[in-house]
Parts: sequence; C-alpha cells; structure tokens
Amino acid sequence: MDLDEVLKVLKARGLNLTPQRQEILRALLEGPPHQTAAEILQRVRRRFPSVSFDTVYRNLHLLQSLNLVSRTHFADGDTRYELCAGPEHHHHALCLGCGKAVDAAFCPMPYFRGLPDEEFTVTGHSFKLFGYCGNCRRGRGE
Amino acid sequence: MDLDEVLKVLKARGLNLTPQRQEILRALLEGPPHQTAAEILQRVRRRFPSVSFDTVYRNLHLLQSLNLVSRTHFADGDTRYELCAGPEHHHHALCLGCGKAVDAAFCPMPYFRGLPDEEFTVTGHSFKLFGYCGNCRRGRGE
DNA sequence: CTCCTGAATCGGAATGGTTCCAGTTTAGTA
DNA sequence: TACTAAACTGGAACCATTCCGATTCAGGAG
Ligand SMILES: [Mn+2]
Ligand SMILES: [Mn+2]
Ligand SMILES: [Zn+2]
Ligand SMILES: [Zn+2]
Repeated sequence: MDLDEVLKVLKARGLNLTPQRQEILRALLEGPPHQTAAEILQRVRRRFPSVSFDTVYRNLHLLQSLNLVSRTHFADGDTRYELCAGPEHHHHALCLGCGKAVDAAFCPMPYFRGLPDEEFTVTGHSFKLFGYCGNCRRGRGE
Repeated sequence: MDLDEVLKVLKARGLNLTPQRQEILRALLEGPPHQTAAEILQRVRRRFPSVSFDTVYRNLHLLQSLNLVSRTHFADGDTRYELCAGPEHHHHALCLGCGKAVDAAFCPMPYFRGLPDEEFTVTGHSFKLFGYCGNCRRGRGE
C-alpha cells in the first residue's frame, strides 16, 4: 500500500489532490498504525498548522467510503484509523492493560453458516478479542 | 431472569435496594430488549420523575460489573443495554436499514484456536453481523 | 422505633469527540 | 488567466456520558 497507489485511486474518482489530503495519507502511511483522529491531526499540523478537525474527519470518511481506510473502536473507547488495501480486512486483539492492539489473522466468517431461522442478508461483520498482552499480564497476578 | 433473582444477587453484595435501582431493573425486564440509556430513563421516570441520567448510568455500570447487564454498540452509533443471565452471552445481527437488532445464536469462539505467534491471554470477545433484514431488503433494490 | 452513616441520588454544569456551518481558498480544467 | 465545483478553515453546535457538591435515604445497631 503506497502513496502513489492511493493517489491513483483518488484521481480515478475525480477527487482533488489537495496538499492537506495528501498529508493525511502520509500521516497514515508513515505514522504508527491505529492512530486516532487527533493523533493524525497533530501529525498533519507539523507541515500544515492550520488544518482543522473537520478536514481530517472529512477525509477519513472519504477514504473509508473508498475502502482505503478502516475504523476500529478500541477498548478504551477511542476510535482509531488505519490504511487498508481495498476490500481486504483483518481483526484485532485489544489489550485491556495498555490499550495496544495486535492484528489478528483469525476471521470467524468462514465458520458462519447463516442465521438459522431469520431472514437477514449479511453484508459485513465485526470481530474483536479482548485480553492482556504479555507485558501487561506480567504486570498483574499470574 | 426474574426480578427477585437479580435482587438476591444485589443483596448478596451488600448493595442497597433503592426504588430507583429496582425501577431500572423493571425497565430492563418489562421494556423492549436493547434499550438506550435515554429510553430506560424515560421509562423509569414514569414512576420516578426526578431520576437523573447519572443514576441510570451508575446503575447500568454496576449491573454490567456484576454480569447482569450487557452493553452493545449498535450500527447507528448509539449504545443499548439488555439484561443477561450471568456469564452467558449472545451476539447480534444489526440491520443497516432500520437499525433493529436480531439476536444471533452463532458464536465464533469455539472455532478460535489462539493467536498464532503472539503471546496474548484472551478474556473476552465481541462479534457483530451487519446487513439488512427482510423488510429493509424489500425496501431497496433486489 | 429512632439514630447513624456510608451509599445512593439529584440537578446541573462540564467534557470531549464529532459534526455542522458560513465564509474563504484552491485544484483542476479550458 | 479565468471560472467553478470541491475542499478547507475556525469556531460554534451537538449530544451522550461523566463529574460534582449538596441532599436524601436504605439498612443496620441500639
Ligand atoms: Mn490493524
Ligand atoms: Mn440481544
Ligand atoms: Zn472478518
Ligand atoms: Zn461469543
């Protein structure tokens, strides 16, 4: 997943390549994974000090609608964003001690066989694991 | 799951059985499943018009900590609560059209075999399905 | 029954992440 | 270079939830 690749998608949709928009993408590419909107804003403001929250959110929403960014609600309540390549997806294991997230390879959907007696068309799903990472487990009993 | 049963648990913990607390439980028992905090408050105020949001939230938190109430973040963003009997749990299919939730029997955890290469102790999980119920599917294409 | 005390409640203010908005700037095009 | 739709800005608005100081009350001791 590289910057030019993303820009190509945006251009294909006739979207303007503003400097702010590109800087938000750079923040997602070069910063740590799973950043909050505020963290992304802070990073973007290094180069463009006047960027507003509205701009960050507007672009994150846009990128989500293009399946270029995914949003996850973490354990501590805050919402974090990360780049994702197209329709692919992954899930997370969230540490209740330090709040960090680990990407998890497991996806439950292959095991799902449809709702037994309800008429319902499934278009998406969400799966999360909660627990304690090695560090935090040692910091507590056991 | 009946009122006296819950009250027994509370008493066992030395918690006061205030009228407001009992009325919140009645709202959960007698009202529709998956109510928001505001809906619960509205129902409780029929009998106790001066109950505050603080009281509703405080009690919902308390009941969660006792595994008597579970909280779910629904598709439209609002948070809904329901009674649950002890450590048992279930998951939900959420309609993106009307916002309604259907309880789902499927739980993915029996199929989960641990994180491949990460040291992580799993203590909980979350699973949700998104899609369209029969009604809303008809109201759209297909 | 009355008294006492920690638990619980109340009303209203504060919080914080997100969204809205009116006015201004700008990317892309001809 | 001029035009226009798209995008940006700054700050206000929103709204579910939390916080807080003052007040009331449930349950137990005497
Ligand atoms: Mn991830
Ligand atoms: Mn349910
Ligand atoms: Zn999946
Ligand atoms: Zn489960």
